[in-house]
Amino acid sequence: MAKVYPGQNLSQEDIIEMLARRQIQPTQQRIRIAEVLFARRQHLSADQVLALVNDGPVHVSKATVYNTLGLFAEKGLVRQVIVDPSRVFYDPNTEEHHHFYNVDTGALTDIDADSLALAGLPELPAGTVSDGVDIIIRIREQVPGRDRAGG
Amino acid sequence: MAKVYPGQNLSQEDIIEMLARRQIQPTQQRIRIAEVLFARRQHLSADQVLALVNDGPVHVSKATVYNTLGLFAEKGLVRQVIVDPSRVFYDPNTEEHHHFYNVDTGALTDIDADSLALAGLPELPAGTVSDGVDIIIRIREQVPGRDRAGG
DNA sequence: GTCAGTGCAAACCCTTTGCAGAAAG
DNA sequence: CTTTCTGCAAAGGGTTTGCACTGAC
Repeated sequence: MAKVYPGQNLSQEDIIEMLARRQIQPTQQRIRIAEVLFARRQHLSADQVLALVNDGPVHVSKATVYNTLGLFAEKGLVRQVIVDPSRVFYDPNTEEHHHFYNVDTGALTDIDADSLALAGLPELPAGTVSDGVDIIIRIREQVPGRDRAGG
Repeated sequence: MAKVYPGQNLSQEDIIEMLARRQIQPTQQRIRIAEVLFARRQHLSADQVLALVNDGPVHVSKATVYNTLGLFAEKGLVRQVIVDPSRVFYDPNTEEHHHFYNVDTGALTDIDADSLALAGLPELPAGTVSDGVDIIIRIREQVPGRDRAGG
């Protein structure tokens, strides 16, 4: 059986199968939201998903977008990326990787796990287990003159 | 009479000097907020700062707490820690270090920079400069049985 | 006296919730 | 037909803002 990986050109059937594999009932709205996320392989906020989804023929309400993104995250279909206090991004790439976050533009970019390794994990606090490691490299636009002293 | 908090060791004069060094006018409220932050050396949310500050003799309004924390962050006196979409934490430790974030309890703990280094930074996107690296190790409570399959 | 800082409450924005109607199986 | 999902709008919670008063120098 051909396994379906996020990022491929996905048919509607692929998406239904992807949802089914995660025990998610494939409604029209959920299929549409998954399409938007996996077709673009981008980091999208709920608001952006809402806009993109309603660019198409299927109408989806704000509540359903939030509920669905939460469900997808819970089921491990997407990953929440928390870099900005004002909104959550949803990342269709669930493989291990990290992020650049441009604080000026809000752009979020993947960093391949291979090009950024940790020099050993510290001992976890007693009675806890790891739930994932997030590495965020905050970047800003290089403005001529802003690097120099003064201001 | 001012309450004495556990771990408090900075005199009011120390704090005034610390503020002056960052070009921050030392008002009563700012001194009080700095006291709360630096006496405990904990990660506190704005809401927690508000509660702790008003536990003492100086009254500080919510707006002033938010304004002051924002000012402190801007002036480099504290650092914002973004690990939870619902609130920002303020970290009085501005030395290079990283964090454990307990997703079950909300507890935020420092990781010494020495015990967790990156094996080389990847190339930054063109036209950008680094603005800092955040490493967050998400942890959860080790619940007997939850580690094994069949949850 | 002047200017910056503070306080109050309302505004804001993202997100969640309650419940009736609609869709899925 | 029963259960689950969706949509609407209002509620919720952290954060910001406008403006008059207060405090710092």
